[in-house]
Amino acid sequence: GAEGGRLVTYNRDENLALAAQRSRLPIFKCRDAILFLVETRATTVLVGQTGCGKTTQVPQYLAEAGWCAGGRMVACTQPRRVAAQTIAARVAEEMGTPLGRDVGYAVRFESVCTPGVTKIVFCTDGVLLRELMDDPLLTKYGVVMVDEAHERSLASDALLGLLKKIQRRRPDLRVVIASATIQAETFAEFFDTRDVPLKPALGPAALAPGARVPSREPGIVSVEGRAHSVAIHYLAKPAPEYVKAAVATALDVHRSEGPGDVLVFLTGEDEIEEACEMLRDAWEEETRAASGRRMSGATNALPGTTNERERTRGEPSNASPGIRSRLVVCPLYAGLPPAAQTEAFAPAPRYARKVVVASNVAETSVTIEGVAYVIDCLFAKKKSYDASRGAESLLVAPVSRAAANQRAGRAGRLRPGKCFRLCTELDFGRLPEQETPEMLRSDLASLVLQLKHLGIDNIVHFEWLSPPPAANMLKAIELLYALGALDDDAKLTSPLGVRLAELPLEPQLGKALLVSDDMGCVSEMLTVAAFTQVTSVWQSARGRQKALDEARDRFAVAEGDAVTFLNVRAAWERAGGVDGGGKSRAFAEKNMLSRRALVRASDIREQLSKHVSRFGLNPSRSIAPAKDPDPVRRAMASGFFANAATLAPHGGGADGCAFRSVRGGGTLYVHPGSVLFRARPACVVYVSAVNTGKEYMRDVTSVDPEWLPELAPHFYAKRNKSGAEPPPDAAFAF
DNA sequence: TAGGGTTTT
Repeated sequence: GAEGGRLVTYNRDENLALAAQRSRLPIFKCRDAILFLVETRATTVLVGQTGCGKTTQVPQYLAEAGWCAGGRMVACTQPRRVAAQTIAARVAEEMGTPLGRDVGYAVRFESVCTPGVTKIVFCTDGVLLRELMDDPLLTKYGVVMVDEAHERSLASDALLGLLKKIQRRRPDLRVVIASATIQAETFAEFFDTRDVPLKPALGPAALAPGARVPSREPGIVSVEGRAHSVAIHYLAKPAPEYVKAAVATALDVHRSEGPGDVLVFLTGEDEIEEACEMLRDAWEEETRAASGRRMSGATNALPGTTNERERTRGEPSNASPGIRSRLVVCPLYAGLPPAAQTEAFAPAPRYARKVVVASNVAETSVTIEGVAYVIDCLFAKKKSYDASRGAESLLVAPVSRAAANQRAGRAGRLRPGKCFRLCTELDFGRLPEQETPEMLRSDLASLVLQLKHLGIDNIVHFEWLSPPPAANMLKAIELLYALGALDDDAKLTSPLGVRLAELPLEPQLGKALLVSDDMGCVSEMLTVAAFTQVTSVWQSARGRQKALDEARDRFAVAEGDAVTFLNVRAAWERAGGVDGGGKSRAFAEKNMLSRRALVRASDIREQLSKHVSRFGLNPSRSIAPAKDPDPVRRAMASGFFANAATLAPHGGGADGCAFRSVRGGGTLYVHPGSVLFRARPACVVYVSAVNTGKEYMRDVTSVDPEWLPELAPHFYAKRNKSGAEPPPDAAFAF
């Protein structure tokens, strides 16, 4: 039929079962309270514990109560695309309709909705933020529910600020914010606009005659969850080496605790793989030693950590398991090849216990069934942003108590569980209560551009949930001015600024793509832009550095990573590309390339291609980079002129190939993953700099230093005479 | 000489 040929059979019993399940969810008792608040208040804050059913039920309640009248929809935003897709599928099933008809979803590259028919749409917060550019008052929606708002992602914080603005023009719009307890007051206070006058309603957003103006004092509903209790255990004294402590604790759990899988939180690939090896080796040795002792009649005296640990709650008496069960050890992190990830999700074989050693992916992004024990090192790699250097850092830091509680909750999904925190209870109390919102530790250039596009010229007076540091804001505006996206009055330029705002790319990369029209290499820059958007097209180097270096050298050119990407894509396309089946799969494997990354890069390239076509550029316009790589290099320099570095005098010294940042004078190094790692180009531009111990430049292109003042005269010519010259004062009059 | 936590448009 119209819905992709899927035949839907009405199954009365099945629907009865679903209806019964729905009414048994904890949130069902709050149905009327929620609907009353949404009816009478502009904003409702919903505090819903894990498993209460808020995400699947509330949109249905709203649709049932008539919030989709007049062809409007209920939107429910999610921070992650998989969540939007799977929740939509679940709700469609509950409503007995095919996915994409009454219930749909919208994520990047994929919208499964039927315009005019779909009532409930689950989308990523990023998609809804983008949608504002076409429909600044979100007129398609009667209610917007922002789910997981406590995570404080950049997109959801921005969305909440904008929704507050929209509410002043749309008294008919309702906002529901679903959040964890500790953040509820923050949201309720932010949306309390009792003293703020409404603005005149615009066009179709006007309130229907006779409709009631809602109170602008937010309502709060709290719904108990269905998670099981998790007993928390702390160390009696600090453990300085948390990887070792985590391994010892996991073995201890395996030796002495009842059934249930173990989830260990560590910070990154290296730690995770190291811990997995230690676990496998230790358990193998212990099993061997135990069988030896049994032969000689020795007691079961194994090195343990039990005595070092303070038991904070009544401990069930676990008879030591008589059978030494098998231990299945699985690493889990986002960069792991998909096949290996599947193992971590597969149930453990009978009589075996599974230990999943995971990064932060397991905190919110994925759920592993069967976990009853969590071991938490209480650290994570965290991103921060230093505006003065225009660089990001990715360093290990302690997590917040809120994050630790989220991690602990992973042990209580099926039955009461236990969480072992690898710190003392006193030290735990000293951790920050919550994570720093992403808004406060991000490069804001792209967001400022989007806000300008929405007509928000006075960025400083924008009502931020957490106002970002002034230095970060200034840096973003300075960059946008230098790129020509903002004029002397800090207004968005047209067409350049408008186009940069519409492109789903960082503005520097967007600029490089747009100027490629002048250089005649649009097709090439589409490829380069797409390739820089994926984590890495190369497979993880771990344990196979030599093979990876050799593979990369087959494509590498002296001009750097951008031109190398063109070689990779050309070869991948010759092998069949996305639709190449086994041939392109074999190509990727042979050349240590990640098929997943290549496919995603192709999707991004296609999307960017549509955007530039709309701007009137010819996406097929191409040069022959093998004959002349300079147009691509010049395009990169036109976008990334602010990210330039020159080889330091004696740059090839003991600490590697040092470069001096043209902007701040700081020392930079070429990332070992770059094809220019061993090269010594006099001058380079880079797409990003990340400090992971040293400051590394990623996606590096060698450029002629003469090009920089030529391609960015306003940025360079003045700067050379008088050092760091800021843009005219007018640019700061935002 | 030596390395990428996690999302998303």
